Amino acid sequence: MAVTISDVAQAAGVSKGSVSYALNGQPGVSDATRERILQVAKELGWKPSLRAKGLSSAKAYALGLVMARDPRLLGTDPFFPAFIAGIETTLAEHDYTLVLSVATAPEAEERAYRKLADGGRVDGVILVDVRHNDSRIGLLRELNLPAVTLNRPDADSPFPAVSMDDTDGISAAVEHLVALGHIRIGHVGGSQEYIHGRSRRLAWEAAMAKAGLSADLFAEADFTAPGGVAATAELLRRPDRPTAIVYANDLMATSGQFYAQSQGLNVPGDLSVTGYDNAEFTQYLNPPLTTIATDPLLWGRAAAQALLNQLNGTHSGEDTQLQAPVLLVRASTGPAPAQAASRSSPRPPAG
Amino acid sequence: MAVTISDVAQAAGVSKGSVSYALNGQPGVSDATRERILQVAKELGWKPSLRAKGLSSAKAYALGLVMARDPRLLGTDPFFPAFIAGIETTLAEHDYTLVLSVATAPEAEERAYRKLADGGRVDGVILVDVRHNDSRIGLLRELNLPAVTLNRPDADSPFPAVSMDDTDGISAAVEHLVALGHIRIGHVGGSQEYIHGRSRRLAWEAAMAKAGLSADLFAEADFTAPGGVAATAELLRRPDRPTAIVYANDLMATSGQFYAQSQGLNVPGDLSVTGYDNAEFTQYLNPPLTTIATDPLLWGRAAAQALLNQLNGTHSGEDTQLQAPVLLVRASTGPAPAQAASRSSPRPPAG
DNA sequence: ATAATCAACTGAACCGGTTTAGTAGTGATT
DNA sequence: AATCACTACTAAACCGGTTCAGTTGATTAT
Repeated sequence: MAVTISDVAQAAGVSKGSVSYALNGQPGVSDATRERILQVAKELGWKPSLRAKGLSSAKAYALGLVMARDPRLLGTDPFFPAFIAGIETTLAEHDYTLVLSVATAPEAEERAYRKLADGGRVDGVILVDVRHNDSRIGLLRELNLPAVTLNRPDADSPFPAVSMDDTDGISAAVEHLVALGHIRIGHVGGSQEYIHGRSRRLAWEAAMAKAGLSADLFAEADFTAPGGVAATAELLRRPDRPTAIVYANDLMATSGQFYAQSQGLNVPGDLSVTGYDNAEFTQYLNPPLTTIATDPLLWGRAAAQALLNQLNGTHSGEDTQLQAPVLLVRASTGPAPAQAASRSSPRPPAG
Repeated sequence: MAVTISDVAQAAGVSKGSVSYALNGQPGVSDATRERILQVAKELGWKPSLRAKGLSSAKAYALGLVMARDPRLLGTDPFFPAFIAGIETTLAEHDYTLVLSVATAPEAEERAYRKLADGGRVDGVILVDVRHNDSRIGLLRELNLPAVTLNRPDADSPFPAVSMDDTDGISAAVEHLVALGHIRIGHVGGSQEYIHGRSRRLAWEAAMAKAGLSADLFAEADFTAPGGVAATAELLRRPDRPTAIVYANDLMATSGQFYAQSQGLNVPGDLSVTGYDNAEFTQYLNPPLTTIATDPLLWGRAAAQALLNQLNGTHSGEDTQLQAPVLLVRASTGPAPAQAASRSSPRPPAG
């Protein structure tokens, strides 16, 4: 078996308690004794048992993250891996680990949170993909599980939030398109059930209003590639079809751009396209995608830090506001087609 | 505080021991008593404390996974999220959770494994991205940490492996290209430090040999998009430049295809391209990418199952062999350019 | 009738830490 | 010299389970 605190105590000729004090930097031992104990512990290669520590201090030394996604979609999102890496960089500095849960079916989600809470597997969770009137807020409150949310929920939430405002990124995209002469700028939104789906649509509407343009070219999709195709088709079928589309994520922008091209439209000649996330592959599309770059790594760091602060009581009480995302202009956006060109542009795709 | 086993014992009028026996389905209690205890436990809403359980049974009820990647690369790989989802589907059936660790720097990797092992945070780990002469095998043996490896290491390993042979997929790609009339089929490999980088190259060599072709158009890259560009450029600079390139993953194929197009080559007219992984976005490239589809979800399931079997001693001793990946033919591959066309094809890119 | 066996159950030890209460020893205070 | 305060330390309780060693009472064997 591994070396325990009793072994150290015996070898150092002191009691268990003294060893505990010495190792945790608490008062109650003289410097000389502390030195000796540390020395002995090191020699014996003592490593504290997380389990024992957890039992007596009623902590799990772990944070939880539940990803509730269709497994098909999981691999398509560049956000999570980098986000998780960000969480880890923070946790690595403290003595915490990350427990990851994947809920592939909606009903599995609640079960996942209960599983994390029940046995005391984690000390808190990071809530992502917050939804409109998110039922998980109540669930976590019921489970008495500390949490931080990514973006502030629209329902009343007692948990600190770590937010990255979509507005600036979307505004920048719309302004960029307006500057290129676009008037009919559409938006393919993600599911409006998600607050980031909503906030991006609202940001688009606000930016359009600010530019004095009407925001009626909206199609709701679900952040998936097929959804992007369907929503794009819907917008392109309209008589007042857009000359530019702002997508709520890269995957939809990618599939939307692909669809438009397959319908004979030139991107950006006939249709300008912007994405959101700056997935790496978007640089290698034809044309490379103009998109909005967030920093999931930083987001992960901040979320983990906020949760740790909350756990040890040093939480400021204020939400964390992250740096706004930035627009990366690439070749999928260009000048609005001239009026003449617009009239003679390829026929709208068949229904 | 939460309700403990003592509360249940008291409420049921029995000893702690009896409650434990009853709840774990062990002999030592009559059916009547067992019923009563279960009933009381249910009424009180008792949930076993994972920590206490872990301490007395010396188990962590968790498996570990260390992803050692540059954080920039993490988001680009569709493999991990689906793989993790697969692990989870298996773990959800048992009472285990997944502890995820991200090692962004090489030297952080060993630390990550030690961290998981030291406090007894996990009962075993799943080893991914196995390398040539992988030092982690020795490390895990030293740490006395059970493990399964994804693919069989080339060094001697005491751990069961869950393998998915690259050969069939790569062979299928090469055969497909040969059938299209290609003679000069190159390979852009992933880092040969990884055994899956090696095995894909070996599979390409074997398939070329089988077709009576020489396998000399090889360029090593590192599974990244920029690496794919560089390796593609290298191959295209050669006087005997390939008319088709088999890439070791989708990301390199994507950036390679993009680069070739940027050099004025037509894909697949001048150059056919195949990927590996079937990342979703590859369907929406222009042209859509011919690629090799693996099943990371299944792989995750199998790996978790193998590790759990090993932990409870029911491991068969044999490696798990997964179904071979399949070739998905899309538009990035086409007939080899005619000899004349080949001579008059766009000039090779400048150095 | 008595011993042996067995099922059903209890009490306590145990896992490896933390923490509280208490003890010894030292030095300062009056 | 007695009191007090304080430091350095120890012993033991505690966290919430599991498990071992008994104990009891009923059943079976002789």
